[in-house]
Amino acid sequence: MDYYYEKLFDYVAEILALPEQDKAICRRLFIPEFVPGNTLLEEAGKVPRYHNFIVSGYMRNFHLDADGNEITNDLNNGSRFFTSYFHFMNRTVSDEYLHCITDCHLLRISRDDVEAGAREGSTQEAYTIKILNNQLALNKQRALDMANLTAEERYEKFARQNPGILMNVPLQYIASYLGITPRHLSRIRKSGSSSF
Amino acid sequence: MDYYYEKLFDYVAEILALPEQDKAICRRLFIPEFVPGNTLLEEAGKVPRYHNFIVSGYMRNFHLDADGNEITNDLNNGSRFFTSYFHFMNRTVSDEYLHCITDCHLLRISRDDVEAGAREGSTQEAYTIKILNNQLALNKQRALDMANLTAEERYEKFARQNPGILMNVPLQYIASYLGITPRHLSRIRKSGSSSF
DNA sequence: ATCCGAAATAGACATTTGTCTAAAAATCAG
DNA sequence: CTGATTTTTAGACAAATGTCTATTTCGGAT
Repeated sequence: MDYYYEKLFDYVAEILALPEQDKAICRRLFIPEFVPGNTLLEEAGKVPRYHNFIVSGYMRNFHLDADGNEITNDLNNGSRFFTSYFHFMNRTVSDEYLHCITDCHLLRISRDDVEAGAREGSTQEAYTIKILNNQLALNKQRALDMANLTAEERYEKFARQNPGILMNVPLQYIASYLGITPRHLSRIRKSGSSSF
Repeated sequence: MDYYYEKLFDYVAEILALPEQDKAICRRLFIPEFVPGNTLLEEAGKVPRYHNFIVSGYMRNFHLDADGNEITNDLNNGSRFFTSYFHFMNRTVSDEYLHCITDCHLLRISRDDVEAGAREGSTQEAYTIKILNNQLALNKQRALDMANLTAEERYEKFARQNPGILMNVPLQYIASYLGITPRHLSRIRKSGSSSF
């Protein structure tokens, strides 16, 4: 089970040096959990209960559009946090679903324990600012790619940067994430130069 | 000149209650500046020097693509902060230009003074987290709109939410922001139901 | 008021992407 | 292993959007 926390600390270390004191807090407040594939972790219409760190596995964040179609908002590639963050932080009702596509090993922390950790530890605010900054930069790039790349260019870039997702997640979810139909993604893959 | 700071405090008040002490710090560290229309405030290839609050006027953030075309990343509608934030915070070289399209009244603060303000004041970290959270939510929505709305739907939504921009900013910048060609925007406007 | 350059519109055509439908391939429960 | 279900591919056609070129409109400087 130590493996879970090592993954978390490796991830955090990329952003911030975490003092041993704060590591102890994390070990106490983050709960390890195994979730089998094809499980809904959080649902639209409810306040998100947990902040999730993915130790291993593939998850999807989606919402339903006006016609009831599932729209993929986010997919993870490897270890990282995966949470309906805005509504989790504000304790407001979410419109998003969190879906474990494959078996997942997670570390989970409740909203109350996030606050407890903030009071006890010394690094949480600084960490939050840095990770939000990084997420914002990534999201701006995604919006720019959506605006300025063709569907084929978006797919090639996605495949290059996320080979793991390509091999573990149904293509229909990837198509939705890229803003295209499965029909068109199939066309792209047929003609494409990608080797996957 | 007090008008400048009232605008800033009104804006901040939407997010956080600013104690009088911190207002005094802002009055000392934010410098009022008038910038005439069609001025480049920051340039690609340099470290952004200032964090800008737009009291009035319209600004554009753009970068150059591989072919040297200007790609509009952001446009403001009314008062808000407008900065190449990621590189400003990290003191790294930016790839973005900040362009005052119209005459602008700004409040500007240097990177060093941001840090001075953080040391002296009590609310800056909390404010930063909240505004980053809001920006992230807005940016996610932009990426989703790019992925899931047609060009016409994006324009109608933009026109509805930003009538001020429509009347003060050249359409070619708006087209770029929406990820379409000026030719196509013209088509949309001709047939559209929008009254602008 | 006039001229000039930039901005906006627009026609004709090409390319990209979506829709609808069906078949083939892969996955999964029993 | 087998049948059922889901996922992926694909043909035919329609709709959306881009490209290239020209013309018109508009705003600022003289």
